[in-house]
Amino acid sequence: MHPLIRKISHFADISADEADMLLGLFSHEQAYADGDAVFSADTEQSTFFVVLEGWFYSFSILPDGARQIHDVYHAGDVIGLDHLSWSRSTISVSAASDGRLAAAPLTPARRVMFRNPHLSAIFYSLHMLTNVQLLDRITAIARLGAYESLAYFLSDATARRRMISADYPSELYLPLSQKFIADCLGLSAVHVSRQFNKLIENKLLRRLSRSSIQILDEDRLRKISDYQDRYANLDRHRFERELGRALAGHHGQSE
Amino acid sequence: MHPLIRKISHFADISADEADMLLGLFSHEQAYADGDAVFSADTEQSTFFVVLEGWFYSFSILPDGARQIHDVYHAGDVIGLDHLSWSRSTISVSAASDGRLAAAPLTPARRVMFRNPHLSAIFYSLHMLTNVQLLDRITAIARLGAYESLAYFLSDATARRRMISADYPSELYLPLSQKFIADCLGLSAVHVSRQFNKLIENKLLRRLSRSSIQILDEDRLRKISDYQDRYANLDRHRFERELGRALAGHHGQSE
DNA sequence: CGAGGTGTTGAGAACCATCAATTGCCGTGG
DNA sequence: CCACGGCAATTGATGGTTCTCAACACCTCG
Repeated sequence: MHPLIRKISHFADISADEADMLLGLFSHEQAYADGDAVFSADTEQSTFFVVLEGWFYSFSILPDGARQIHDVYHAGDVIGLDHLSWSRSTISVSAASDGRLAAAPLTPARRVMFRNPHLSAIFYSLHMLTNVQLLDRITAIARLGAYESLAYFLSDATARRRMISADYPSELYLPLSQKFIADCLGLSAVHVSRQFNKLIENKLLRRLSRSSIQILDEDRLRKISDYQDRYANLDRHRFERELGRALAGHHGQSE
Repeated sequence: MHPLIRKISHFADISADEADMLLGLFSHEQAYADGDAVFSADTEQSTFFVVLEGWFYSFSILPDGARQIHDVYHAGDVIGLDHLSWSRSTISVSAASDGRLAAAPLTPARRVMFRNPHLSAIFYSLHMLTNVQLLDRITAIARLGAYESLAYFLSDATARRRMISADYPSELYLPLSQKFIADCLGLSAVHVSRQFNKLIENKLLRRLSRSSIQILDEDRLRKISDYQDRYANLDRHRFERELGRALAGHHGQSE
């Protein structure tokens, strides 16, 4: 199943027709190599994207040259939703590993999104989800220590991968440098290294190779950081029931 | 003009009909006193809100009892947009001063929002705006020192008030305790006090009374924190042009 | 073999939290 | 009107957390 549909299926019933209509927008596929830029801040954009494979991330560069990483995107995540509103990007996006994106042109996308009430609600909700996660991340960065903050980052990475492939193993391929994680959490790379090893010392995880680790005690990792899995708590039936009541009798009225 | 319409007018052309339709949803007005709870996390909600007057804020309580404040709402800001997707609130909201809210019931709101493409796009964009601001806030909290972070907070407060009343004076009524600001930025109240006085020392602002200050040098305040006014940069014509192309010929097709 | 990026380790400094004591403000009740 | 109590803000002292700088080990790749 297409990763975007799998992600949406977590909270909404999407019909085969709607899925076709949606996926039909993503006509253009492109491969990226580790480090490639997808687009830069403050440029005109005519598409938005969905991740098919690999790791991508969004970031800003501060006046002093520091990099703040805003979000890490995995398979099924949508990139550049804000282009639907303003075309001009506010952030930059690059590839954190080799991977593939599918791109959808904006004008047809706006037509499909905004004129189909059900798809409109689905995308609205997708967006709401990322918003809740942003609030969680602010809390983690603002209120937790570096050790707990790192536990949060790892909990989030595993939870989000598990959403796309439920049988995701405890071995986590983590192609991210510690500098990368540091730029995500607002820490220094040196300190991330220290806390990382403290997690290993405490037997919460194990290093398998240069770019992969194994989570040994996911429960405790989550408890440490008070991580809340927002995807696992989604109620698909509630979403459709409440939305259905509002849209009753007009489900696919346009086209 | 209704503060919600004034806010929307910053990036979209909203017709009198649409404004009526939208404001018609907010049938119920209610007054709140400083400290009153509007709703609590993890409860069922049947409405969402727009601020008519006063200061409100959203927050979470951490397991250790600490409070993380997520957002401060001023006149024209919408509260509880996530209820449109799931009804169950993920955060708590309370009043930070005396004020008034207008409430809209969810089911009719969903009908109006999702079945009118133009309104749908407007609310989608409203949401996108808060998202960009969240990213800015993460950057400020993660990467800036306490002094700069506080400058960011004050810049944001003035920018958001100015958006509703363009002639907003440099005197800022700030009914927020330093503990409040601390919970917003992830600092301690003691440290906020110190940095606050440092701002005064440096002649960036002046204390007028217990609960109001005057910004003396707004430009420098923004430069310190690299604050970006996302509202001021909105391009209404672009929004309508691009959206119009997508919705061409079907502007108000339902009803 | 050398170059560059990444992770590790140590030492010192900067930043911020915590604790405690004090002040000033304001509303309450005598 | 004044005494009182409570809350917010301030100030100082101390300690913990994290940053920065620097040196080094390791791996990868040319």
